[in-house]
Amino acid sequence: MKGTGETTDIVEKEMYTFIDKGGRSVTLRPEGTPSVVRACLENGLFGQLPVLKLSYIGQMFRYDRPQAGRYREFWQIGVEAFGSADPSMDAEVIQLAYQLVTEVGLKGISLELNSIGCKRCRPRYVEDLREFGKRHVDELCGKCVERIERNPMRLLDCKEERCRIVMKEAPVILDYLCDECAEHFAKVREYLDLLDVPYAVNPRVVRGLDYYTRTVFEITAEGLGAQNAVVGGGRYDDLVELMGGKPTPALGFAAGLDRIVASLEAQGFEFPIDEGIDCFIAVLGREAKPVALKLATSLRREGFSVEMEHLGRSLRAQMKTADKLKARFTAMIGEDELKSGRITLRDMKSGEQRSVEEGEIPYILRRGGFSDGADAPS
RNA sequence: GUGAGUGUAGCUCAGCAGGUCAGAGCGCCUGACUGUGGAUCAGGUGGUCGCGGGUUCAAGUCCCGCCACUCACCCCA
Repeated sequence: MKGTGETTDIVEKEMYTFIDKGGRSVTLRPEGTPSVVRACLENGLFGQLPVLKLSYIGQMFRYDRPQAGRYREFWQIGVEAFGSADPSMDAEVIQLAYQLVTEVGLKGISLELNSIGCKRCRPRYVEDLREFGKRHVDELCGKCVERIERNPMRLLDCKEERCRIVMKEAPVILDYLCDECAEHFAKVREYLDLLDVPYAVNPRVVRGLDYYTRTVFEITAEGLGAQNAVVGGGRYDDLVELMGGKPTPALGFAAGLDRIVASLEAQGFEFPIDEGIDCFIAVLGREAKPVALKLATSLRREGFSVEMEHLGRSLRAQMKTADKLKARFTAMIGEDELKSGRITLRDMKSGEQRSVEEGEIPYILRRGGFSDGADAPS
């Protein structure tokens, strides 16, 4: 938790912690970045390439109260880029995040951008913010009064109406950036314009994690009410060093997979529907069972999705099941077939039915219908 | 962490002021249609009414506790 920050909500109230069978206190990771940094440190990945870019996908856990678009176990797609402090890398990473959410089909997207300075210029700002908070103590909510001492930056994203009104007059971080940070931020914006990535500068975006420096951003999508953040990220130039590595500038983002899906659903996105199976094998009588089982297996080995009857029900019932499974074809094996050595295959869409050699079936399935036999082996 | 709501058949839910209230629709099974689906009709299967206490002659139905889930706040993915 060293990386995430002591006064963040994640650490203060969302840690998924429990005692395991060995009596150890275990905490499930609430986010990915520190783990990635640790893994890179432990395995010596830094230094293998001048710029190291990584991506991952995995579950994260936060002990929140679940609700629409927020789960205690959720999936994140993470992207991290190490090794360059150049604004071009910021632009590259932000553009990737933007492309991800747009390509997936999300609507009502907005990208909010800010810079929260570095360890040289931020302290001055935090101090002024603290002073500002002290002057308005009696106008702020209880939470914010605590924040004045513990973490003044958090005053900025309080959702309480009265706090928001007060904070409108608060000093803005962008006015405090040192020359280097200001220059960096200007370049990031310039590059984003170059790449046609639309964004809005929002000095209120400070992010919930302590390790960020300079660039921070958040992407929201409409549909889930207050749970509208689908991507969050930023630069963290001091984290690697903080965790025991050589000073390494870096930035990254995390995209909430479940939340993106939930947002898409809320937006009425049509997900590709279940296409059904290739073939259902109807079985009539005990003698037919082994033949059906072999056929099912050989078709599966060819890559087809196949189901067969295991309950010994009437053909009628089996056909109903085939229909329900949206089987493209139904193969029937009963007394007649066992006698003739052929198999009755029914095209469930057209209703056409033919007696075929077992060897022909894969060709017919692949073709999606009966042909006139021109290219089937005879 | 704060507040609100819900938990009755596989699923979606109805059960009005405590006494045939254990139901409906869908699904599933069987048959009408002896080896043939998507429609219709008939019959049937199916529930410790979240768990544990309490009140009462009698409790899904009232009270208390617990658990789970949902929603909102906070915050975030």
